[in-house]
Amino acid sequence: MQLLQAREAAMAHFRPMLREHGLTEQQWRVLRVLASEDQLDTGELATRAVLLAPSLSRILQSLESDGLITRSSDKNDQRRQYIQLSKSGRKRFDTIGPQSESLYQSIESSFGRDKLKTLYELLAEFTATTNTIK
Amino acid sequence: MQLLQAREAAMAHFRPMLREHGLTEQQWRVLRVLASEDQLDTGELATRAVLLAPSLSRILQSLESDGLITRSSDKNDQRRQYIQLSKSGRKRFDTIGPQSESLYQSIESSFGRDKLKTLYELLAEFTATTNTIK
DNA sequence: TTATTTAATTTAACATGTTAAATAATTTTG
DNA sequence: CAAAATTATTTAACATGTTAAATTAAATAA
Repeated sequence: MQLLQAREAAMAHFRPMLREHGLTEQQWRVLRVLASEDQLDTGELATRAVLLAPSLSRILQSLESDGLITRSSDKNDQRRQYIQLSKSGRKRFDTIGPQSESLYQSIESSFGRDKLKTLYELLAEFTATTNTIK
Repeated sequence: MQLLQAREAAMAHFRPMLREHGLTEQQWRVLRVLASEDQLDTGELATRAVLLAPSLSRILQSLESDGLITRSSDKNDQRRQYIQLSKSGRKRFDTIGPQSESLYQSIESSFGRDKLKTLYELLAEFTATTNTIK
């Protein structure tokens, strides 16, 4: 599957850097989503970080024990909980963010900004179409 | 990552069918590659099925214990081994193959043959470019 | 030739992916 | 309102992803 190879090619650039900071790619996705939202229930967080609930559950446990996130429960619905970045989590994000951006830029400039944009649009359309089949 | 979502959207259609046949998507990738080659050493097999050596090693163990593949060692290099589909493995492939094709066709016809072709080309180019950075 | 280095696979350890089942809280029904 | 159905999250079990280390065989150097 071309999708798999493309993703692997991209992530190969990011994983070593994340590893230096003690994060997996999935943990990083979670921090990145939280950094742009302040408050998110786990359902939304799972959707945006493209993670299944069981995976997210485990990841939140590890992020919490590392002190990168905090939880607070919804007063109207005790089942729901909200997740937010801790100060330490924010600091970690601020450190890694620029390095991640830099790697992204190097890919973008090699492949071409326009082509990358086209690729993104096609992928988004593919996902939307495929998700509505059957 | 758009790549992740696109892949997830696609695989969601295949996984249930594969599951009915008792295979994971990775095991299916291995069978598919073997079906088109007859003889492959594990290095080549890993590359073509987009799997890391440790994953492939475990997958081959399970496929072997299910009787779907057989192994034979290289006479010139005792480290190398060749993998091939067993009769049972061929039969399994012949059963699943058409169903997989059918699902693929439904995606292709929904998304559009031409656009899908364009997407593949862009992905291949993206992978090639990204793999040669740094 | 033997010690060293390189190469192919596997094992180990831990994180995540996937599905099913369990928990717990909320909403809907009768 | 109480039982049943639904929803959010976690736990369980097993397969795979990822990195490092261990094994074993082959190639190379001294």
